[in-house]
Amino acid sequence: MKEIRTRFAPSPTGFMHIGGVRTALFSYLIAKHNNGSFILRIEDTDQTRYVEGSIEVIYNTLRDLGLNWDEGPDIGGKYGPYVQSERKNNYLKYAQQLIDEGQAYYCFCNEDRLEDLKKIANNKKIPYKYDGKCRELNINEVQKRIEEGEKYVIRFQMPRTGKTIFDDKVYGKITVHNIELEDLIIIKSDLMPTYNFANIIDDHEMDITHIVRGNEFVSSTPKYVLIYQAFGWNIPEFIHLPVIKKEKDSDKKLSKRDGDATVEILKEKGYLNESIINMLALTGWSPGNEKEIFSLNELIEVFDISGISKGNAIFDVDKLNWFNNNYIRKLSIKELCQLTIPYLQKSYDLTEKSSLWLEKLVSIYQEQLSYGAEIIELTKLFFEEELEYDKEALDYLQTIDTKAVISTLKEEIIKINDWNEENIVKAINNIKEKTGIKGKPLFMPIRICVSGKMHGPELPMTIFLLGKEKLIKRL
RNA sequence: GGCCCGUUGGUGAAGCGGUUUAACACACAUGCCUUUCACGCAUGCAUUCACGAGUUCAAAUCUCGUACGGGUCACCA
Repeated sequence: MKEIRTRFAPSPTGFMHIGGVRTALFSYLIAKHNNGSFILRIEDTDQTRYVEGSIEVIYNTLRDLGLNWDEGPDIGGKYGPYVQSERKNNYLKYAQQLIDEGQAYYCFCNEDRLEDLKKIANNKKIPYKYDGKCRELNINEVQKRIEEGEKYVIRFQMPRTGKTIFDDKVYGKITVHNIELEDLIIIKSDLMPTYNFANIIDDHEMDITHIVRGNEFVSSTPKYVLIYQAFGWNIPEFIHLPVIKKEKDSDKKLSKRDGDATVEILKEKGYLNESIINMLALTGWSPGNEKEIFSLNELIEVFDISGISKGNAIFDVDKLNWFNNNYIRKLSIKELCQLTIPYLQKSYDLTEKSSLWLEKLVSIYQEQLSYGAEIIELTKLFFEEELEYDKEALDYLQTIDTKAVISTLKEEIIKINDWNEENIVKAINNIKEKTGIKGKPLFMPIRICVSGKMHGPELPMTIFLLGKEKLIKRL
């Protein structure tokens, strides 16, 4: 059987949107599930949109997530080069072939004329389509105008009758009437190929067997098919993925920048690679059973195209948090520290804190932590001089008499010489004996004094971590 | 507007003509556990699959229409 080859073909125009990464993931999964190859190709035919450094972003993002490519610009491969601008001459050759065969033609219509056509179409309220004026030009005239240095593009000649059908692996049979299709430009006036054309050529030359991409390409796929046919090439399988939409609720947006979720933002917030992969795999795809936690390797094993859904999906941050919490809980102390301590460093002065102290601090929150940056808010009470008291805590204090507990606590705390958790527990027990108060009325005043809140991690540990001096101050 | 596609609870979704009174997970609610929170556990949460009609003994599942949503109609990718 023929080797399955898929590709991820991003443009270096900025950051990696969540949807793009999901496309890469699925593409990777389809290849790997079938023991095939996953190829990375950079599509930079539009030089005006190139963003400095974005190729590195692509590399880093993919590598971080474990989506390693078998062939690509940096590691090469037998189908290279893997950057489209370096394949420029290739495309011209193929375009020339189509012209020779009468399946493509030079077009000299300038932008003004095209503008006019669009305006007219607009006024008549009919869809704009290039009228094919330059189809009729004879060879001599074309020759002459090229020699005179007139600018031109090369257009593919679409059939004007019949229909084109292709079988999408997700959406099924899709039929389009050829008359709807425009004579699309395959070579631009700067002699660079258009995205569509370069795509087709490269996919063919690189032996790509399965084209995985967002469903915004469904409408243009018939044009692809026609070009494949014009060359007499095998038509690859098409797998169009449903789009991941933005969060509707503005509060839940992943980014302040207009809700565009990028992997960078997720990483900045301290989401683990495993969770991002796991989450992405499950938006727009289902294994068909109840399993939800998947490692990349497990995904490779079970991934199947038939599990891809047709409807668009919304990226649910709550669910991501759940996944992430799941993975955070499996972290070793060391890994947990690596994840969280950088956030503390950024927000607080850690110079006097020992690493053991930090380790303990962070580990009391391991069970509930949803993402790395959350640690900042969670541990606030250990760093701030002025405690903020929650309203519910204040209200609670009104309902009981706290004087005895607090004053005894102070006495007991001062008495402790060897500051450790054990002695703190003893101190609390002493308060219980001396005042005769127990349960909630005992612990709550202490907790509120210590943290300003009614909820929090285990009390003795909290007190221990807070430190004797700071505690006495608070009392 | 033309063309293409989609629509199962707040979210991701299972379901592919008949033991489905529509899985499961997130979120939410309540209870248990806990000094509290979190974790964990238990329970609840769509009498119904956008709506209408048709096919059928039988439809969330097939067909058609309507509504809503998305995509596309560039010398952008």
